[in-house]
Formats: sequence, structure tokens, C-alpha cells
Amino acid sequence: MLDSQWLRADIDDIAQRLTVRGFELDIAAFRDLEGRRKVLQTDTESLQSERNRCAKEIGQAKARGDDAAEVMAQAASINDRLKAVESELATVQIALTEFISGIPNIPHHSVPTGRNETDNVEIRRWGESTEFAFPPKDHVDLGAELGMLDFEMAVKLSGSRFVVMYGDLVRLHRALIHFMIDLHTREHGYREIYVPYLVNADSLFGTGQLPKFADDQFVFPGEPPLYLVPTAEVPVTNIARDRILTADELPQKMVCHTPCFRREAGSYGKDTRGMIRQHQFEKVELVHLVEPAQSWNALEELTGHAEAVLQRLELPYRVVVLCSGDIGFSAAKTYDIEVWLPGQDGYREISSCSNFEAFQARRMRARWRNPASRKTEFLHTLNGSGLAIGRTLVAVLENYQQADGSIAIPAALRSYMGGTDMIVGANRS
RNA sequence: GGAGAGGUGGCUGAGUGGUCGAAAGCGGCGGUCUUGAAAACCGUUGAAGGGAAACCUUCCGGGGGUUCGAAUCCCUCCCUCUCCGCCA
Repeated sequence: MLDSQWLRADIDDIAQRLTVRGFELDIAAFRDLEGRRKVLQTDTESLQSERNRCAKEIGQAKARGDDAAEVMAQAASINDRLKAVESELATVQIALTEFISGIPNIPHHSVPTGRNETDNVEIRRWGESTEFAFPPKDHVDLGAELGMLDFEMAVKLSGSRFVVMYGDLVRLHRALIHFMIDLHTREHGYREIYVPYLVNADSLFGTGQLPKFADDQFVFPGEPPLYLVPTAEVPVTNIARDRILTADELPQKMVCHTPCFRREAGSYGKDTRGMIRQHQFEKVELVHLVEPAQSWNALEELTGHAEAVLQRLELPYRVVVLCSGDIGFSAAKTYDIEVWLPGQDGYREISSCSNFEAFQARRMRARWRNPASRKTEFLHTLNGSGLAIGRTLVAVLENYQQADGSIAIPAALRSYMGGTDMIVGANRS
């Protein structure tokens, strides 16, 4: 959510800066709502003031034993007018909030202008794309031949976009989770956190998934309705909701493993093969809560922490900065880390690291007390995958495949695999 | 699931219809004292919105109602705690 005072002051400038996202800000609609809000609010407040004055007078008159009938009549007529104005103001304010919370974040100056993902800009590469002395397979074939990856069983149990895994592959999947959490807690200074997998609507509003992306969420109707977390970002960031943190509580760097649940509405026919796009997947998430002056440094740091995972796993990757047209609703800037997938003969997103500046914090009223100004200010929030587990598993399978279809275990994972250095097919062992 | 008690400022906690945005304590900030710190003492200290400012308005879990006037009374929802039951 953008600052409403800023919108009032600089709406033309803001509208201009949003055009690079392909977002057209309806200036006239805002001016109309804002104009009405101002008049109604002023009227309401002056009527409230009069009412308070009358009430006080009545109280004092009664205390003296005087007759207050005249003032009471006056108060009644004020109240009639007040009721009408108040309800009109409430309507306008709801419309205004809805309008403002539907405006995406302003891209940072350093974000390249572009229309879609083809305009994203590669900023660095690590490693060379893996070479094979044989035609490499993709993870679906590899997993099936190992007898450890079963999409048909998942369809029977649940439907499309789920997976069933068996044996050493599950262990590898679990090893990835432990390896990543250990790396971030032991070497990158993160605190591990465990959170609910079902969250309320306020939490989803806070991080920006609601109201605009309601169709992407799995919801349990009820009072109140609960939503399956689409990412740990939601519960972890909302820890700061409605709080005023002190300077010594910042920065907070948290790492959290959760399953993630996404409807993937609107992605029919996209990535239907394999584990790339699932309704349920695991992710190790990194979240930073920082004072505003630190957030741009924090974005570089956080991205580096996600990259470190791939470096330790010796998986080739590149980092791209998302262009203005491809950046998410709430983000001011996003780096995508894309891992090399031989099965797709290309790079594929495995982490998305973003600085939201105060956009989420304003939605969730997450503040800190700035010792310099002694005022409360919104803090800045960031997050990034560190990393998506399912896609990392895919990357290990495809990059570490051997000619006979077995999978070598990256050195960094062997201690998490009981010393095993190879996954061989169930049929062969 | 049954019974009961509660939800008040950064925290603890008083406050059952009229200067209550709210006592007190803790914490924070400023000061006195001190070589420095601690202790003690004095002062100060909620958030949000509007306004150039004076100042005004709103907020005591959420929503609704009663009243000239609600933290306080009524309705409803949510949440927390205690006991019992059930249970991974």
C-alpha cells in the first residue's frame, strides 16, 4: 500500500512511475474520492466536536441541577446530521482504502523498464551449464526410472499438480531442507522459526496476497475463514503486524521451512509436466525486517544467501533483475535466481528475492521507533526463497544424473544422506 | 464439546454512564548527583487522522445497538486463560 499523503501530494508523479508496470492509475477517480473524503471528514469532525460540547454542557447543567432541555434538543438535531454524514464518510473511506490497496508498489529507480519476462536483465552467472557425454533426461523420466517419482499415484490420491515420492529421493528432498536451514542459521545469521500453515485474511492482506489474488489461495470457509499458506512469507512477515519494534530488535533475519499451497489458477497448461509447478511444495524462506535505511543493502545480502545454497550444491545459475513489467504487485525490486536445468536446456526460477520497502509494512502497520526522530515509522520488509525445495530437487536430479540413470549426491549433502554418494534405482539395488 | 473468568497504552494493571485518552507501577527519554556507571530523586513519555498553526477528531478485542453523553449498559462475533471431557 502506498502512502495516502504521498498520493494526495504527488499523484501525477506516482501515476507516471506506475506506467512502467503497465498499471494505469485512475487519477480522476482518486481525486473524486479524496475530494469527497476531505469535505465529509471535516464536516463529521466539526459535528462531533459540537456534539461533544453539548454533551459536556448537559452533564454540567445536570450536575448543577439546571434544566438542560434546550441543549438536549440542540444535541438531537446535531446527531441527526452527524449520522447522515458519518455513514457517507464511512462509504467513501471504504472505497478509498480499496482503491489505494489495489495500487501496486512503485518500482525502484534501478529496475529496468520492460513489458514482460523477456525484458528481464541478466546481471550475473555462476558456473557453466552442465555438460553430458550422453543425452540428459529430465527429472520426470529420471524419477520414473529410479522408481521413486510417481505422478500417476498423486493423481489418484489428489489430482494433477501433486507428486508422490519414494525412498532415497524423499530422503534427498528432506536433506535439502536440513542443509539449507543449517547453512542459513549457522553461517548467515538467521533465526529459525516455525509458524502455522493456516493463516487468517488479515495476514494475507498484510503481505499483499489479498484481496487481489484471492483465486490463488486455498481457503477453508468458516468464521473466520483460514487460508493455507502460499509461502512462509505470509506468517513470518506478519509477525510484525500491528507492532512497534524498537531499534535494537532490528534487523530480524528469519529462516522458515514450510509447505506452500497454491491454486495456480490461471496457469492451466503451463508447466504441466513434472514438479516445476505444484499445488503443494516445500520451501525454505528467508525474511528480513529492517529499518528503512538498510533495506537495499539487505536485498543484496539476502540474494547472496540464496545464491550460496546453489554454490554449495555446485549447481549453475544466473541472477536476473525483473523488469518493471514483470515485477510482483508488492515488490519495489526483485532478483530472480534461475538454476540451470538440463532437462529443459535452460535456466529456471528457483528463488525470488524482493525488497518491498514499506509497502507490506504499511498494510500491516508494522512499525519501529526511530531513535533519531523518536517517531514511529514503517519498517521495511524483504524476503526470498532460500530455496524452493521441489525445484532444487529437480535441479539436483537433472544436473547430477549419470549415464546409467543413477544420481550422484552433491558433496554438501552427503552428510545429510548418511554418507551415501549415489542414488540408484530401486530395481537395481 | 461442557462450565467459568477475562480481553484497557511498549509491558503489567486500575477504572461499571459525564473534564477518562484513561490511575499506578515497569520500561523509554531528558535532567540532578557521580571521575564514569549504578542507585536515588525530579521532569517527561500512547497511536492514527485532519489543519499553516492554535487546535480538532478518532481509537480501551471486532462489529452493531441504547443514550444528549459509553472503556463502563445491551446484542453478536472473535480471541485468551482456568477446570472437566476427548485426543496426536
